[in-house]
Amino acid sequence: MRAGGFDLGASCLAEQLSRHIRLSSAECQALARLEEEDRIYRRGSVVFAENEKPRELYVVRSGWLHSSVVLGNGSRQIMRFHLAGDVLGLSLLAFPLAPKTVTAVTDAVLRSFSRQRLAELFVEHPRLGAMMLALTVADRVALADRLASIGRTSARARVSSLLCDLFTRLRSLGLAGGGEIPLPLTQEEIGDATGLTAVHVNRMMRSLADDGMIVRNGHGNIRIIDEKGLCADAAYSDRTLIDASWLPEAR
Amino acid sequence: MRAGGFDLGASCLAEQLSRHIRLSSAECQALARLEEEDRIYRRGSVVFAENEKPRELYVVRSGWLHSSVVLGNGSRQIMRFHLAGDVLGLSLLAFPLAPKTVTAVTDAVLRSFSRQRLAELFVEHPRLGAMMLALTVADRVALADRLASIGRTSARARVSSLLCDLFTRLRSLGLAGGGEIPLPLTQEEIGDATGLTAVHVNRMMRSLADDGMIVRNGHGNIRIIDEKGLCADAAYSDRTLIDASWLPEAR
DNA sequence: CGCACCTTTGAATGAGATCAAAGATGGTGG
DNA sequence: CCACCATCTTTGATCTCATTCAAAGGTGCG
Repeated sequence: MRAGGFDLGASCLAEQLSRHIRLSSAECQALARLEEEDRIYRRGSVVFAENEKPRELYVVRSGWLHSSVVLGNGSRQIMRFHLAGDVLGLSLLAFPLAPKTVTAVTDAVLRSFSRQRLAELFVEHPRLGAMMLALTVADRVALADRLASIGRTSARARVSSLLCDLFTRLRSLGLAGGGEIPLPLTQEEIGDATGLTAVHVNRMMRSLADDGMIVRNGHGNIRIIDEKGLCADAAYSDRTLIDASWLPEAR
Repeated sequence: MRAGGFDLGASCLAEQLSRHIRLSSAECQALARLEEEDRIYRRGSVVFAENEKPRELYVVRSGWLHSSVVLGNGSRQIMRFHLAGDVLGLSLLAFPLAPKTVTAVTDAVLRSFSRQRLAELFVEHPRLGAMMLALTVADRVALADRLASIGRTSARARVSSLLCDLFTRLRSLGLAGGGEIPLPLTQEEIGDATGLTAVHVNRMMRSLADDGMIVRNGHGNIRIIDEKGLCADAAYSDRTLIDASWLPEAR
């Protein structure tokens, strides 16, 4: 993949941003300099834990992760599943201690970068700083969607909503061949993300399958049959397209 | 209020940011130029509605507002209550259509500013751009806290959590004299914010009052008696302090 | 004063949780 | 290659927290 004559593969952040804006070559170079090294995390391992002091931020290169908190009563809330291109650890930009734990759901590869380099990026490439803000805003809107889903919809709609979200995001990454997506999540994880118990998630998945909305092949994949119906059921809004028309000029 | 020899009163954004960082005089001036005019909204009136095309962003000067969505089944989820200093309409930086409705809970005064001026701010004062990102991140973390509260805690803990959040924020604004705070919300609004029915909110408030955690005076005010207990009950974390140590140099 | 809206309380109902136990599945080491 | 064990899925029965429905007080505004 190329833009402005530079190899986007050199920078995952560049790859992610160029999904929304056309990067100048100076910007590509700056993004490549920003990034440091690849880190590999095994399935189940923790990238950083709640109340730890993370030292760096990350971009997901491959794999699935999630961020979660564990409450006093022992139950866990998963805030979000993270896929390729997502930025992790942004909370480090506002708080010294991580408010949540980031865990690898599957084996995953992350690219690290530092707060300080990001600060330099804001100075040298204002447009990229503004774009980081736009992406964070989009993330916040997605979180608000989840809040509405969990706060005000039925168990079935909550599961539908999560499936729609993952399906849409995977498709935009080119990972949803013909309605079939990987779903490397346990029902317990789906429950922790939707505020339900694993048992009830099971019943809702069954109900969706019985109604012909999805097909489960039992190997960590599902096929979305009735996307329209699923989205309508879940009151799902696609938030993958970002309006970058207001950004300042590229340098 | 003064910083760097310039009147902070001229800019609400400057007032808000100077709660976390020391602004240079050039930054104060830039923030003052950014802002446009005051808008007054009557109690109950809508600042912008879901799926509208808002033309500007706002900073809250005074009053309470909330942002909410209405779902297909007619129920409403309130995402957040907005107080003095909060920025509204950031979603305009990522999406052309507003994902939520912003409504004035009490009479309120807002100061407007445009996306384009904000873009200029990123170019001229990178540190302020970075600070906008930090504030947005903090906002997102607060939203994640709400998600955990609604997804994984009891009705009573959800109400406690909301009260802790409002109490802490009002106190940091100097609006919580001796544990007493204004609470200009109907129980229906509290329910829509916590994912409960108004009837059940009533019971939970009563339960909190019976246990001596709060005292209700019935005139839109409550007194927090046992802040420690309330926060512990709710697993509440204070997110008002922001770590701005990573920001680039001021100009 | 009267009306609209909000709060409060009770009783019945229901969605989802909890408890329990039987299948599936898959990874590991022999 | 197979046996074993841990983990995950599935299903049933029961329980509970919050909702729903209903109706009686309050409160404040025009």
